[in-house]
Amino acid sequence: MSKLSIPQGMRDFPAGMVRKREYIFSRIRKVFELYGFHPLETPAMENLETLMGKYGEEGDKLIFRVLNNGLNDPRNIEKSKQGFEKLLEGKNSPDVTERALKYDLTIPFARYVAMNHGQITFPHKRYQIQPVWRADRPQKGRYREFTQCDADVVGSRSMLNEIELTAIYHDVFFALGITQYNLSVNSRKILAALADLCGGKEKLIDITIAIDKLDKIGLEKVNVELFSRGLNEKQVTVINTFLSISGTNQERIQAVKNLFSKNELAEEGIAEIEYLIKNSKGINIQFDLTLARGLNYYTGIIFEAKAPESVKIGSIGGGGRYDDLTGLFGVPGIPGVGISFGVDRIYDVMEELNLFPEGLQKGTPVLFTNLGEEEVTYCMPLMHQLRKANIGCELYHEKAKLDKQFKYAHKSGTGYCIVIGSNELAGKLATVKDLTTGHQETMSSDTLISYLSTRIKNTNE
RNA sequence: GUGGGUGUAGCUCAGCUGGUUAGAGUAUCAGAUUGUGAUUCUGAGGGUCGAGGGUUCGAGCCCCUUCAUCCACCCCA
Repeated sequence: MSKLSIPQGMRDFPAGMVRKREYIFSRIRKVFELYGFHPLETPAMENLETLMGKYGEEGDKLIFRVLNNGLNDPRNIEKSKQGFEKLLEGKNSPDVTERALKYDLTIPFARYVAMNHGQITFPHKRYQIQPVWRADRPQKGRYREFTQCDADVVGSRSMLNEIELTAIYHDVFFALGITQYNLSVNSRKILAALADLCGGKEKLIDITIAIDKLDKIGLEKVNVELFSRGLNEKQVTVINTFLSISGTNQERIQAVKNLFSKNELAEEGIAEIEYLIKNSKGINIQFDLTLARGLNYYTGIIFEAKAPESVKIGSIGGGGRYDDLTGLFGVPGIPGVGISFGVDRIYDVMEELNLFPEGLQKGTPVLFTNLGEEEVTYCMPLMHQLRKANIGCELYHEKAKLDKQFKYAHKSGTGYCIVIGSNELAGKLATVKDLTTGHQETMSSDTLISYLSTRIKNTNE
């Protein structure tokens, strides 16, 4: 048994996986760019203080904290000990840990915007493709290090942004072949109105956590949970009426309108949902009243993209509007809205549905066999020419028996083998074998390039 | 953080109610074949049975502890 390992929930990516991941990245990036977003990268770590308290109580527990350096320095030891005592009490101590791995891309983005709001032109549209870390327990579709692709717009209250972001979901998933995805929307405003109706704002989180589980545990158990969270009979009845709303988007909208007549907040939320759905023709959106989303900072429309139902992996993207995220960093008045794609789950979905194209798996297109010093000298200029013609090639690393070289070529996914031996040397020839068909022919070395370039397509974008 | 399953060769696994020297397939390497790769044949290497402790005349198997991993819950992408 090897003692070597990597941290729990983290992974190496061999060539084949990297290429498939790149395939996903490049398509998402392309759509983002087409919609007028520009790239941004933020560091792996943020100050712990920047992240704490932004993701709810559960979220805080899942933030990877980084131990300060020099804790054992004689000058710091007293501080370190006191700080550690504080940690044991469940408090924070900058004397022990003041940095953390980022938990998502949205909060660091908000921090960036707040930090640079003087220089930024609004509305500001940025996308980020970077890893994030969560100290969650790994399981299917859940990793401790995973990559998010976010697109955010800040400095605009226009619903046009929501409409564009909805279209981005559609374009990305179609570009990847995930046509059976589900996109749900809801409004935090409607949920807040519901909370108003049922015991006040402070119950909002309790209510959303409970109703979010409806399709998982059923209405009865949701009610049990609502009672245990301190709601009374009357309030639960209202929530049940809310949850019983079904039918088409139009029917749902109408039913919600009826339920919340004369509630200003609810009317606002409903109007936004209605507007979004009306303006997203041809895109499959589901108005889902049970969609809640755990992140506390959302204030308006919220999104969730789910994998096709045959793949039991759940959410593959999410997002929503946050009216005052930068306010948390002392710069109020900059509203924003954003969406996120979970690349690692999208990868798993595509793997399960067999959506990756064949061509991604290939090795080096061309391998020159190595049958001796003289042959090598003959191959070198040929390889140089191939590379100039944009055809990747390599020479077997040492003189060896041909079958060994072919075996290597086969296993590493080479497309063509060029055999150069004494015959070819004498006649200035090259023998080309197509490894997929087994077809082989000998030609003048001058025609080699044109022969290969008509046959080799560059499939890796 | 809570609950459950699984840890035996590089990989996939077998190993009976505890009983000599722990096996198979596959992969690797070498040869059969001195210019041709998914086939065939022969041979070789590779295991402190996850780790530590206990019960026993005797433990891969039983008990305890611990670690890793997978699955589910919480929460989430």
